[in-house]
Amino acid sequence: MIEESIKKSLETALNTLEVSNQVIELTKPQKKENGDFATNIALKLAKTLQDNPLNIANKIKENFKCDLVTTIEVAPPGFINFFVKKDYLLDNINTIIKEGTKYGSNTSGKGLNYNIEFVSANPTGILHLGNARGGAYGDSLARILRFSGYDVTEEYYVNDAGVQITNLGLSIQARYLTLLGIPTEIPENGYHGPEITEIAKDLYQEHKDTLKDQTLDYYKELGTNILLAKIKKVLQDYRINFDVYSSEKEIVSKSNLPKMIKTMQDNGYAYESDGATWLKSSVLGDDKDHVLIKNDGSYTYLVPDIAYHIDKIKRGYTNLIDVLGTDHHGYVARLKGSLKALGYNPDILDVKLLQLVRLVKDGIEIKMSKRTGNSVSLQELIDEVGINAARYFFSMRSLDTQMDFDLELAKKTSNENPVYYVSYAYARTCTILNSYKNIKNINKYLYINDILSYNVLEKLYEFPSVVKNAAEKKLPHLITNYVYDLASSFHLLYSKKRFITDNEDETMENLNFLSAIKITIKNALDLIGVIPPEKM
RNA sequence: GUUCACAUAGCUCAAUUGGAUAGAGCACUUCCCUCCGAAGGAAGAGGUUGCAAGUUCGAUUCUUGUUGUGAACACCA
Repeated sequence: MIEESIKKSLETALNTLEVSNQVIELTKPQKKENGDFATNIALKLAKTLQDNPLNIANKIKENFKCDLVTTIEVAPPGFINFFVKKDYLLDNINTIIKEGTKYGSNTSGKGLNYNIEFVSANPTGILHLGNARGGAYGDSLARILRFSGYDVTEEYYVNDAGVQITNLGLSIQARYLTLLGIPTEIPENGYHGPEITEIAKDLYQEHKDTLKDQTLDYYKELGTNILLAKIKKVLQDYRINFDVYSSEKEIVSKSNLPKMIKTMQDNGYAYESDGATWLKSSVLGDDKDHVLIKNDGSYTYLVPDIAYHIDKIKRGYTNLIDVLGTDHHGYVARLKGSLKALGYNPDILDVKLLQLVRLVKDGIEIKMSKRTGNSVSLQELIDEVGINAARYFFSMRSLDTQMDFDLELAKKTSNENPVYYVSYAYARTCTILNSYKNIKNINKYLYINDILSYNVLEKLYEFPSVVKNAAEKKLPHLITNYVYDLASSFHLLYSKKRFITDNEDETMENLNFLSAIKITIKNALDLIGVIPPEKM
């Protein structure tokens, strides 16, 4: 790695200034005239050395020796810019081809062990747009972390116990009985979605009136199973495959909840008052205390949720990530507080909050689905714009923007639509490559030496560090931005350069170059769950 | 009222987490197909980064205040 060489040489130069153990930042300047790489180390040292940054930079320059660097410049206010030989960019073509689907992967996360919990929608209905965004984020993050060497489990927490499931059972039962001519009301907090009616209809079709006297538990379990199966199916279509589905019911039955609460009391973070047991969350970073055991003896939702997080820790995960809607933000302090109350470090839990999504068509927000009258579902979105566009669009924005999902844009087949733009770049590489059967390996690249090619090569070279950065910052949209830039630099090159020439050797070099571009685009898109077509 | 987010070009969003002249796409004004896919490319114009202080060599980024927007504030989950 060329960066390593420069950094090492810098360290040597710094030793002569009698400073050591400095963290050296080597960045790629935005402007070409500021070199291929640059460091701000002189600016950082100004204070400790009590000297003018420019003086320091010049001293470093004098003592700097590295064969790969052709020119070294000092620029005000104290940057040191390095211009290097371009060989490393050309050599990288063969590295990319050799590594193939692994190009861009790195080992920065080795030994780190993450559990990412996301979507986790109650099995009382179908997935909506918020789940779609959270799902895209969670899954892309998992892919990026894995590509960076982390050990990752993708997990879905199924709330298959509690009041909401009872209401689901009652709702299905009511719809079914009504079909039998026994008018039955859906409970106050019941579910009215068309999918509930559908389940009842199917029951009637298959069993006629023979289920009339079934218990509520029957409907609860039946509804949970059917809806969970539907959710799993959509998620699979959406290219999310969870490693683990955790059941609330199971967690509750295998956890010792009274003991857990006792521990909190022993630690001084829980107390009894008004016949209820409270979590002293006000001293744990929350704005007020919250009830754990109601005065009728039953648990609030918080207790199984805490038990679930403890369960994850006990399963050996050292880092927990929860992806939640911003409407759950109040929950974060309670959950972290309860981890502390049980003697765990709350920092092992990192909660990612995602802002709401607005669906927009022709500049106007769509609030309701025309078909169902309810909020638009993930399935409908996929049907409308396709899986690639859905995954790409959600991965385009950082989580903290209240994003607009532009339906018309996602469907457009022009450069206005980033999914098409990137896919088109990929298809262009395929078209040329597919017309050649035998592409020879190149040892030394001799013909590629124009600025536009170097721009593309630099983007290709950047990819592994982009992946690493996206993993560390947990920001999948950095990948999306990257692949767009790469596509853009390639489109520009494509419009100026002919890849197939009269010179056989030159053509072979270009074809290897194209392979490298193709591989990199594909690998990047894979990280956000997009599969580009070879032909469009 | 309290808490948590967010505020960047007319619109939708970036900005290597404190770096050099804040960047893309759309829309607007021009231009480029005899040629591997024009589903593409080039040029122009567009900004007091909501506002005001502070921290320092340097702030869109960090602190505080302020305005606006969204969300949450049950012995519901």
